[in-house]
This record gives sequence, structure tokens and C-alpha cells, in this order.
Amino acid sequence: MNTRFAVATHILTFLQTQDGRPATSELVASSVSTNPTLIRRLLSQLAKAGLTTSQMGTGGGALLARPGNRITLLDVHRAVDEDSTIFPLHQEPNPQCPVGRQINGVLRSHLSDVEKAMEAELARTTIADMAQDVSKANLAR
Amino acid sequence: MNTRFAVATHILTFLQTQDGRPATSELVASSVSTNPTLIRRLLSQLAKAGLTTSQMGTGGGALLARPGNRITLLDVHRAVDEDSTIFPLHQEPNPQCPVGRQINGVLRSHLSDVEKAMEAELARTTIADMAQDVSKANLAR
DNA sequence: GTATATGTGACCGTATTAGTTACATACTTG
DNA sequence: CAAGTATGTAACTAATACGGTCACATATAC
Repeated sequence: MNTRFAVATHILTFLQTQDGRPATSELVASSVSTNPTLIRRLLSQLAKAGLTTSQMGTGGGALLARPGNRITLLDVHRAVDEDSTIFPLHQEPNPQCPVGRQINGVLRSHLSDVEKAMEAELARTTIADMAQDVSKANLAR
Repeated sequence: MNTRFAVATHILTFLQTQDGRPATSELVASSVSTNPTLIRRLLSQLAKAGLTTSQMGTGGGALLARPGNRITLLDVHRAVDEDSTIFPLHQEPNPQCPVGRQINGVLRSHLSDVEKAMEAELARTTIADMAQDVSKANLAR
């Protein structure tokens, strides 16, 4: 797996704390400790998923497309990990073998339940929750 | 993620259907459609986790170390995906930034819940279940 | 002793990943 | 309109991970 989910969540949480002020990719990149281009690429994906909007030009930058309490970690996962399955199947087991012939179908059905459980849990946390947790953690020290 | 979990589950399900007869890595490899070495490496990991045993020499091969109804997909996951997290964090966000400073701790705590949900679901399916599902699927056609 | 089978180190080609450079496009401000 | 600023994206790179393969030492059965 890659760290795109973690970075994307970081970005959105950051935008939430900006409270309506557009954040440039450079500003966000400095919080994440990475390259502005990488941030822009992720922001582009998040925008396509309808989670953020961006304004070009002076004073521009990225904004949450809707309130943080209506963006869940599941939304982030779907936006950013679109076509990467958690537990990929292996391809083309031996169709001559009774096990090889059926294993992927059986496995897929069980893994689909696993994914559902995971998604339900992801959906329980919003970007607003994240921002609040971060702010609490900052007060605690 | 990689396909080790899928292949390992395939191996164990295959062993379950062998019903006590040792299976050589070559036999298993032919069911999975891959290389015996790859199977042996996975079997080695499964053996270390206490899920299988192996016998060298003529008539040897791999066996389940305990009944298939006492081996869950969670056991398999733990045995083969040991040190690969589903959602890795990104390293060293900016400690000068209020968000960067806390994001990984907050994220880790939520992701830990996600992982727990996933593991609970994985634990609900045993290798015996898998073998039975496979055999049912074979009858159905 | 011979045949068989595991266990593991070493290696290879490919794909993925994070990171970077470069630049066309779009918007704001004066 | 001109200058400055910021996004969006293509192209490239180095590092890593992955599946697959070969080779061979080790252990077991007959």
C-alpha cells in the first residue's frame, strides 16, 4: 500500500483548520514535508471526487468543497485508493484443480465482507473529527 | 498490497481438501499456477506461524498443523502480512506545524480501529469454511 | 546410497512509489 | 493589457517491492 491516503487525510485536515482561507500547494506541502507537485496531484484527485475545489492565481489555493463534518475517511479512501484493492487475488489459479477453480470466487466473497467492515469503520470518522482531535492533542501538551 | 494472503489462503484450503495426505510444494504450485519455490517460501512462513508442518523426503510435503476449523483468515493474514500495514502513515510531517505535529498520532488511533474491524471480520472465516465453500461451488455447476 | 522433498540464498525483470523538473494554463491585481 | 501568482499535468528519476526463477545445502524414506 502507499501513503496517499495518509497524505490526503493530512491535506484535508489542514484545509479544515484553515477555516475558509485558500491554502496554496506550497503551504500544504510544508506541513506535510513534501513537494508541492505531489500535493497538487493529490488535490487534483480530491477535486475530481468532489471533496475540494481550487482557485488559480494570486490569493488562490485549495478549499474544502463542503463542510469537514460531511467528509469522511471513507470518502478520502475512495477518492485516493480508487483502484487498489486491500487484498488482491492471485490471477489464474489452475482451472483443472477443484480448489484452483473456485478459490478466487469464494475468497472474493469473504474479502468483500472484510472490505465492507473496513469501510463502515472508515465512514465513522470525519475530517472535522480529525481537526478536532489534532487540536485537542495540541492542547494536551 | 501483495497477493501473498490470497496465495496462502489457497495453499491452506488446498491442504484442507487433502485430508491428512502431505502435499508437495510442486502439487500445491500446480493448483496455484505458480512456482514451487514460491509455495515453499510461503509454507515456511505459515510453518513459523504454527499453521502448517512439513516433512522432508519421499512421501513428504505439507500438512495443516491443526484442524482447518481452528485456522482463521486472520491467522493467515497475521502469518504472511506480518509487517505490512494496510494504510501506512507518511513519515516526518512538519513538527513546526500544528497539524503536521499531531496528524500521525491521530490518524494512527483511528486506523487502529479500522484494522480491528477488519481483523474481526477476517476471524469469522476458517479454512474449513473455505474448503466447504469451494466444494459447494463445485457441486453447483 | 539413491531418490525425493524441503528450506533458503541469490538473482532478475517489471511495476509501483515518492519525489522532482518543467511548462502550459488560468486567474488576480494594478 | 501586463506582470505576477498559482494550479494542473506530462515527463523523468531513484528506490523499493513484487512475483518469479535457479541453485544448492539439508533432511528424510526406502
